Amino acid sequence: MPHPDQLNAFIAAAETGSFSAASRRLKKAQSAVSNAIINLEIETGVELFDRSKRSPVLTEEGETLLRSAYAIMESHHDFMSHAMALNAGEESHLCLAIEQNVSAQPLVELLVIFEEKFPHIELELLDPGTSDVASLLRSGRADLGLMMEQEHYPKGFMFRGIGHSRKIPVCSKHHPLAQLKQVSHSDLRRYRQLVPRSLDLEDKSHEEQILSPKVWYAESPFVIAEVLSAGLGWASLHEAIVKEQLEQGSLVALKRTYQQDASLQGVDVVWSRHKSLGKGGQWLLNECFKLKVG
Amino acid sequence: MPHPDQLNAFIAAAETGSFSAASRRLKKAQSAVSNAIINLEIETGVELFDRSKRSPVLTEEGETLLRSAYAIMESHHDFMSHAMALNAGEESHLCLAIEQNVSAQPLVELLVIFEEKFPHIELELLDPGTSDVASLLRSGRADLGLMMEQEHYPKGFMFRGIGHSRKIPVCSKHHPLAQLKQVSHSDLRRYRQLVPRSLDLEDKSHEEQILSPKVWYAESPFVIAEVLSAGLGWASLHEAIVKEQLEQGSLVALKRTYQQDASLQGVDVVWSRHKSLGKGGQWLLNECFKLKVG
DNA sequence: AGTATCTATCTGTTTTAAAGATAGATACTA
DNA sequence: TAGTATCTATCTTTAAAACAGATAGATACT
Repeated sequence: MPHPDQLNAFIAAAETGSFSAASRRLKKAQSAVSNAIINLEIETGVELFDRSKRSPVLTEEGETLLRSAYAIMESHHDFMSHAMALNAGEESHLCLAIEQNVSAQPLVELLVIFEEKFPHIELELLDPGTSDVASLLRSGRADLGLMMEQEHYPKGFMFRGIGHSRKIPVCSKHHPLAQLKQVSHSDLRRYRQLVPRSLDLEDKSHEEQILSPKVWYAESPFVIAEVLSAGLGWASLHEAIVKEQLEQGSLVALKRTYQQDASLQGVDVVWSRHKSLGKGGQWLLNECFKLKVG
Repeated sequence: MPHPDQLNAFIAAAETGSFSAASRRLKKAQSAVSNAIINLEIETGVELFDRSKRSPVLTEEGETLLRSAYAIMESHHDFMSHAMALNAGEESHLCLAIEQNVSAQPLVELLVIFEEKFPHIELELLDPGTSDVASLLRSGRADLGLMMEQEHYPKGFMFRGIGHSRKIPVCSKHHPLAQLKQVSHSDLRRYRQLVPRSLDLEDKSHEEQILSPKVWYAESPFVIAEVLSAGLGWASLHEAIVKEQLEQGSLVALKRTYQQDASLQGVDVVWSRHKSLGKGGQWLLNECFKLKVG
């Protein structure tokens, strides 16, 4: 197990081409560098420098070992910069919960920058179903959430709108509704409606969406889109979810006779007032404010 | 710059869950482990363990720093195993020269195993033109060569046949020769012949190949294949070179009226008697003996 | 309450690392 | 060729650090 100081001496000597010059760079005595390298040579059993000339030159073996020495120093620096990042207030773990209805794409672009700025933070991404972001935040499982705006947030939650997402009534192109030029409320009521509902049965936020007496529920809007694609029923889904299917034509958007205000829903960043964010979370939150989703 | 012993103490304590157990594993006094970890905490400024319980538990920060500590120890082990490999007689650099006419594919398969067995050896691959392998070996630039067999090798060279390669007369499918069912010597003499010739003008080995009075030379057989593909001339090339073009039909093989013995040429491994091979070179040489090229 | 096991800390000892000085060797210069 | 500067290795001395051992206080388990 070579001592870091020995490796530093090795590297400095290799780079300057002389033990004396290395000692000046390292601000140590020349004998210190000489001893460090000799000890390293004894420990490894490899002659690192050829001393037949006035100033030592790296042997072929020394040259390849030098690369391994650089690798050690690099991991040392990584360790220290990791420690310094923690000291500076970076959290070691950050958990983001992004509701499935919200398009993750603008965030993903942010994460590329995040990874560069905060290479030591472990990031975790959750994509819970409708309105389960809140419970993940409440339990402390998640630090930051992106979700569709709610009427009331529980105490202790902070939030801020960062954009909007449109809900679109969709069905398969083979569904009877797809044959109509315009669809009214009574048209929709005649067919089965698929509604996203949270795992949490206490959560009643889905109820106001229900139009048809024939209702099925699913936790994931993606699953609903699958069912619709099979030609079964209709649903009001966020554009981020069905964007691809609309483009490739497997689903079609229904034209409503009346434009409904409620179809435009806000997207919020949400975080807990109590669990304070670290440097990474703060940065990400701040960048979210600048986003325009939808 | 944390001392390796501190990191070992950190890792042992994290793995055993106790400083005392760590001291037993490391065969040191408990106070040594305790001090090592405290010093590491002071140096990094990070509280690695939570001591509120009887035995210490890693803090969240300690857990992520532990991963960086493992990375350091890994690079240390790599350094030492690198040094031990050099001690055991592995060369730090190995240079193979494979003549362009020889199919490199069987060797490439060997190299996959080589990389696993000798991860510390830097490998260099040269693909010199015809008969320049010998000069690379003579100058010490290359350690091991694969080349078409020669009548006489200079003194100090060792060689051994490992297979054969067939020379095939080829031309473009649009060339007049390609229209003939069989071609005789006099047919070939009527058209331009492309001949591979070494950079070294002293080397006369190409002369016996010349059939046509209209000759062009090129160092690389690949370049010749390109020229042929454009419909210009014919050439006698090794099957490894033109395999693909023959398959895709851009070049065609000419059927000779007389089968020529000289068309089957041996492939040799060649090395210098004076420059002794390291463990890696020896292994590779030995594996070459088992090969059957062509 | 008793026992075992844990950590932190103190003390004295040993080991290690550093600086400083010096001698011998090599390159450059006048 | 002699003189000077610069290099490395080595010796000695001194300062620092690492270590084991002992101990005290705390925690878990019986």
